[in-house]
Amino acid sequence: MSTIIENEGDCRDEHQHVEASEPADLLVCERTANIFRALGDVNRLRLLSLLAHREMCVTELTLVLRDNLPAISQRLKLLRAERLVRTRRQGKHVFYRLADSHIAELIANGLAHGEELD
Amino acid sequence: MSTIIENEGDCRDEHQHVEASEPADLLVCERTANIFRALGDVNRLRLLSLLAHREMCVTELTLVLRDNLPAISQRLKLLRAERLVRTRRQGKHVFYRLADSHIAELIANGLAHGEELD
DNA sequence: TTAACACTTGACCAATCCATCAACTGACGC
DNA sequence: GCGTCAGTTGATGGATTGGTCAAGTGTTAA
Repeated sequence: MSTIIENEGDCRDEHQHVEASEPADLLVCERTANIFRALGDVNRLRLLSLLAHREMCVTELTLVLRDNLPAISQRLKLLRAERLVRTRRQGKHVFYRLADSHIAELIANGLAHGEELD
Repeated sequence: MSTIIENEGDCRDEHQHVEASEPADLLVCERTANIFRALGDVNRLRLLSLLAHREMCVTELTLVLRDNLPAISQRLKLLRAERLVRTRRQGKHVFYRLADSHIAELIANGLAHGEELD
């Protein structure tokens, strides 16, 4: 008999004590997954990493990212729908910024982890 | 003339100074986006939130999540490919745990943000 | 060596995502 | 009013994803 107890019968027997899984967590997971999904696209993340530095208008973003305006706008639309960014209109321009400091942290943490790989 | 200087001409004139965009960041963004994408699915995130507490084998995960084994295994396969989880075989069982503390933090931060919404 | 348990894998299909483009709105100057 | 710049929106279509299932591998006990 080894130190590792590995006996007969279905392994389910050992896991009978299925603790009444927290039902609230499901909602939290859904909302959190939605946020992560929004962050899980290179082009959207590049947008956000720029906005992490400072507020920028759409035209400026298209110049820095060298992409066309409707494409950028569609991505921003999704980020807005997920409440990751906020907007402010100033004359003809619409300025975008990160929604709050939590989002900024999340992005910073993610990028920090992405920097130290392989 | 208002306090907001909004004059004639293309707005690109004001953004000529397109700072030589950091090329390294693109790679970082790609890798980071991949991580976020892996986190951006409810079922996968539920798996990870369980593994954040403790190491668990696949059968135990299927019991807690009340899902079929191949489905869980497929999700774990993807998480393994993205290096978010590590495995350890013990007899017939394969135990999964989060890859490192960075991942654990990222998940914790995300869930914390998901908890405080609306 | 056979059987049973604990997974993993490949393949197929439905759903979902993302880029593109044309058409639209909104603000300003003339 | 009209035109122009700045940006948004809806629709379309191709690519990617995620669930499901049958068949596979690995380990252990008998």
